[in-house]
Amino acid sequence: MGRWQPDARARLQEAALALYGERGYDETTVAEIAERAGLTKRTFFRYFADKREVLFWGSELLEQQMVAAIEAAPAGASPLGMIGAALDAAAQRFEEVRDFTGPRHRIIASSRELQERELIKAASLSAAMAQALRARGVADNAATLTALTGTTLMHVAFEQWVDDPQRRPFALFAGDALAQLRDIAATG
Amino acid sequence: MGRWQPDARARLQEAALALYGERGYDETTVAEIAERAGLTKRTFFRYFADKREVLFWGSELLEQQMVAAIEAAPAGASPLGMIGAALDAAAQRFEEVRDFTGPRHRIIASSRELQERELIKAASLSAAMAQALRARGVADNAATLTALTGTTLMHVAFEQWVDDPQRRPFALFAGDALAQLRDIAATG
DNA sequence: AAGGGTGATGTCACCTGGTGTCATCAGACT
DNA sequence: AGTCTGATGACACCAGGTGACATCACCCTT
Repeated sequence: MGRWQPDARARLQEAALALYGERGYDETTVAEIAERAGLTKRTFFRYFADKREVLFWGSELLEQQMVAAIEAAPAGASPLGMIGAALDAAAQRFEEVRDFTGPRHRIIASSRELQERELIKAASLSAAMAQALRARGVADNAATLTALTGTTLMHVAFEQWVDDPQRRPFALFAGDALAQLRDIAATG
Repeated sequence: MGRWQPDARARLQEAALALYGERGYDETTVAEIAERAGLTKRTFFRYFADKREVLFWGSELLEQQMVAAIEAAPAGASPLGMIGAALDAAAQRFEEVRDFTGPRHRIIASSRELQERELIKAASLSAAMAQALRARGVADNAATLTALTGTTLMHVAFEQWVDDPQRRPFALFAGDALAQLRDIAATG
């Protein structure tokens, strides 16, 4: 056994999730999180850029998987078809982490600071998907618009999925959202 | 003349815009803004909730005008038609403040904190428009999805409008974005 | 076995954003 | 003249965040 307990990062994440849940985000101090993890405030900031980021570690993975799905979409797929592929990838990831997602989502919903951070993560995802769409030959503006629309679809589907007492699959809600978007765009 | 210079809020806004532009957001201190306005740090925080908010004063006005446009849309208008009306209202407001918009937008683009704040303002706008759509009889989910889509359209159009050397009207870009969205939704 | 890296952590000092509390004082009102 | 009021200043304080340096178990080399 080494000098230090292993998995400092994971311990900090667990401590933060627990404390944010028990006492609220604003009422929790970084020093308290660190103490619960057996570390110091300084070490917390070596692993996470700020007090918010501890809840968003791993969000790059979702982004990478959705981008990869766009890159791997069949030739000749429409822009919205490629977004559909990205949403399928998101569905898979969400189902994997389903049990962590609910509590985490409630914590984020309780704090404006955390909502801001989540929104900029979504913006980053949109930008990455837009880039991937351009690489697949989608025109500049259309890529931006399609990627933003894809993020909107994901958001709407996520909100329904995370609160669904029947725990139906994410893909179901994503499909509904896409169909509804088509309906809205056509009926106008 | 009173004991204090009038328009403390406006002076703080001007000082902040100038300093954020000259030296950058991160390198500017609230104490410096206050000093430039002839006030103290404590007074700054009486007018603005935080260092970011000073750039977003008045954003409720845009929200109110877009909501009012939805409320005033002709009976029988489609959801996307009501969003079109809201975008027309936004166009009017944007043209009014065009000269302030460019510098302000560049400052926001230079700071992650400020981008986060702008994103949550957009989210607030989406929520308000969704509520207005529901009040006009649009179904719950469709209202959310339509409002988010409207915000996306506004964002895309805004980015093109603010950087347009020919200074063409916002409504032009908004119309293009809407047409492009219809195309994307249909082709897929 | 001795000795010198190495890397994760601790310690400490410091800055800044943000807030609570109380004092101050010009002008309005009585 | 006396009092009230509202905007501001002064001051102390907390928490997030950072830079600089010390510490020390482990590993590697000789």
